[in-house]
Amino acid sequence: MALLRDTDPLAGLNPAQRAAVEHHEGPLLVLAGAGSGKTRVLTTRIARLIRHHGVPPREILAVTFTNKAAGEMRERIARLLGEAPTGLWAGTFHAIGARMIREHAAALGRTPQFTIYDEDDTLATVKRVMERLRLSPRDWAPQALLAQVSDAKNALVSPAEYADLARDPRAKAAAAVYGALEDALRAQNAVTFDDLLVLPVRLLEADPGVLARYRARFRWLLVDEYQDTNRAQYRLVALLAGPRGNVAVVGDDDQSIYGWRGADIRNILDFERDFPNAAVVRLEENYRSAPPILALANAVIAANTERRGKTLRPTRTGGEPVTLVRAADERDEADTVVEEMRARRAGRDALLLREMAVLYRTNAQSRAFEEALRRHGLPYRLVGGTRFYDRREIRDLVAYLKLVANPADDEAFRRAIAVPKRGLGEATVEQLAEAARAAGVPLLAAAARDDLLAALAPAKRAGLAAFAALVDRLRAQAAEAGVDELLRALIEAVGYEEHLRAEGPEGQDRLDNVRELVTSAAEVVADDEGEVGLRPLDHFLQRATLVAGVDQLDPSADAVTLMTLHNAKGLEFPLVFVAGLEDGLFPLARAYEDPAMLEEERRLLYVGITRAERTLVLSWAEQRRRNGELVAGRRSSFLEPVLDQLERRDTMRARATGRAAFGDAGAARGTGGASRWQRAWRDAPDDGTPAASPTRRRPGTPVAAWDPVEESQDAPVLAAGARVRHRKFGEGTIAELSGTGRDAKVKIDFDDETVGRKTLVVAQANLERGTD
DNA sequence: TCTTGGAATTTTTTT
DNA sequence: AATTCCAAGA
Repeated sequence: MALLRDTDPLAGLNPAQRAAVEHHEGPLLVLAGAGSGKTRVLTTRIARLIRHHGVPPREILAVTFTNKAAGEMRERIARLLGEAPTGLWAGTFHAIGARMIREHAAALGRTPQFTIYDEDDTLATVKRVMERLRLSPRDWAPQALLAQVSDAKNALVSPAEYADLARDPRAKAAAAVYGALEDALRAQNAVTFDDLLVLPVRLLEADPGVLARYRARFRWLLVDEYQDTNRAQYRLVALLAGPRGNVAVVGDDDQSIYGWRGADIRNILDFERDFPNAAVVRLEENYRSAPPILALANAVIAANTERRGKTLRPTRTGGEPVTLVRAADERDEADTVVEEMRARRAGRDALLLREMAVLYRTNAQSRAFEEALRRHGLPYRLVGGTRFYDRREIRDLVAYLKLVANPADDEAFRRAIAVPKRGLGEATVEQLAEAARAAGVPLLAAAARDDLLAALAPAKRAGLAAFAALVDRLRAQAAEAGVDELLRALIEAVGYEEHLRAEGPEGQDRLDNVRELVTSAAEVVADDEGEVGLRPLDHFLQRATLVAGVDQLDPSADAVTLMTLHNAKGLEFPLVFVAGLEDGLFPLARAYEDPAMLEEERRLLYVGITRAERTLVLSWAEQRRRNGELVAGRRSSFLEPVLDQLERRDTMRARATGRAAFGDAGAARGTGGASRWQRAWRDAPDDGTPAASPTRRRPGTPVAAWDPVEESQDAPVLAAGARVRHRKFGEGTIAELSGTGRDAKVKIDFDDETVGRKTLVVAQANLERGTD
């Protein structure tokens, strides 16, 4: 049997999976429920195309939702084939779009070195464009106009069409911005995220020759997470597939959660209409979750009307009931979750920390969990939130690199010239911009042209010339040096380290990040997967813009994962907590205005529930701080129809404070066997010290069944004054804490005087509890 | 040109 | 709560 399994990739597949894998030519829709083995189907199908049908890998295009998923897919195919599938294109729509644009840059009014503008860059350009159009940001919020333009792009509405359709003043303003933005982007040799989808569509629509070549090239298409494709993505797929396309799409309408960014659930609901004679395969056997979890998922999603309808069947057995926890506030909620993690970490069915995840609706909710985990000394990794590449110091340096790669990038010019301060402020740049506009050249080019700058003071002219010369010098170096070397040269040339040091203690953190940037730049050269015309610098910059939060997840680290429900798509964990199940938060208040939105929120909960393999814990808080304001919460209405499936528990604090106010007495009296819960979920301390200190307990809170015995054995206490041990530096006392998440740092005075005071990154330091 | 302090303002999710 | 924006002063 084992032998067969090794040699025959089809072994071990159920009949439906097998049908999807064996389907040969023509369109195929795989309706794959959560945890039904769709990744396996996709990879096996590709392997079979290559081996069984003799399809050359270079004729296959596989679209995944994250870059990480693309990498994993390659690996799995390589394992099935025994060799790497060279020539296969696998990546996100955005990465694939970037590649197509690069191959046909000239036709799209760009060079292959075009810059990809992120949200911030695009917004800055919009503001500049609005100024020129004399549109006040007070009348029209730039963000709002950009959002409208973005919607238009994703719906494949051109500037001209949009202008024609614009009736009200707001739409007219957006139309004006749209048109001017397109001109600015072209002049700056830049594209937006949306353009990565739209421009390839325009390219294929405009040039039958190019279309024919791509169709010949990609005779086999596979699209994962098809339910989250928007109009532009759909059109791209349809164009590439052609009339008799071999397009296999995999998706689950119940997991469509990106409607707010233009994803159209109809793409999957109407697949058979768009691709007549499509084969349809349904995968409804779930290999992931225990039956109680699956039953809950089915019951929750049954309330939606806009769905094809399907019921997941469990293949696993056993499992414990799903728990719903009522907490007093977000801090109580987080403490309770962390206590539960610690309990689950020990004992017979002990789990690793990396097998646990906390999922929440909004990024802001991560904070309470970060703090609780730090208090209890558990390592964690945070997905999303502020990306590494969004940090100020990283953006500063990347701006220089962008300017080196793309001299027309005026946004990068403005950012780069401003840091470090070199006596060339906004006023000077505006004068320069004036001259550049008159001459019709980019800012950098204008800065180098003394003849254009007659209106400026001699000192400013010299400064601008020096800056332009600096960028030129770096460009010369970029031709032969690696990106890391280029970065080092850049940091040296502009004195960036000194600049950061001058900022004081905070600068040290930023300096650490800069070092990390240099390190990551050194790795870039190795893996460009043979994309033509992509220099290391371009590759590095593209990656810096297109990396997603989950792409950076280090699977080897043993740490709890914190992330939004959106980021959790496609992942699974033995133990999952879904937090913040309150009306107004999950579902969000706005969703009540629109039934479609409410259904999307419900699908989001469905996604969250189905991430869990063994154990699922839901939680909500009676009070929560939002935007600095304390708001009362009510249990999410999504739970109403499924309460009978939930084992309800209250935290100590919720039991103490909640009964009078909410009278939910029944909740606390769950069924028997609650001893472990009661022990693990005793009252948590209010301050940062886990040491028992009854005197610090909040008034009104009863004295808990305090059990000092099972307090941490080796998890360090992270608080000023606490004793910790470091593997290399020995024991010491914590002097100071700073930062959160990946940034969490501790200053420690080590006993060994030759070591002295050191600043360490908590996530990396691997500290242990010290002796007092 | 740059700093500073007070006011204003947070869209919820992401490539 | 936390970040960003803006006006006035150095």
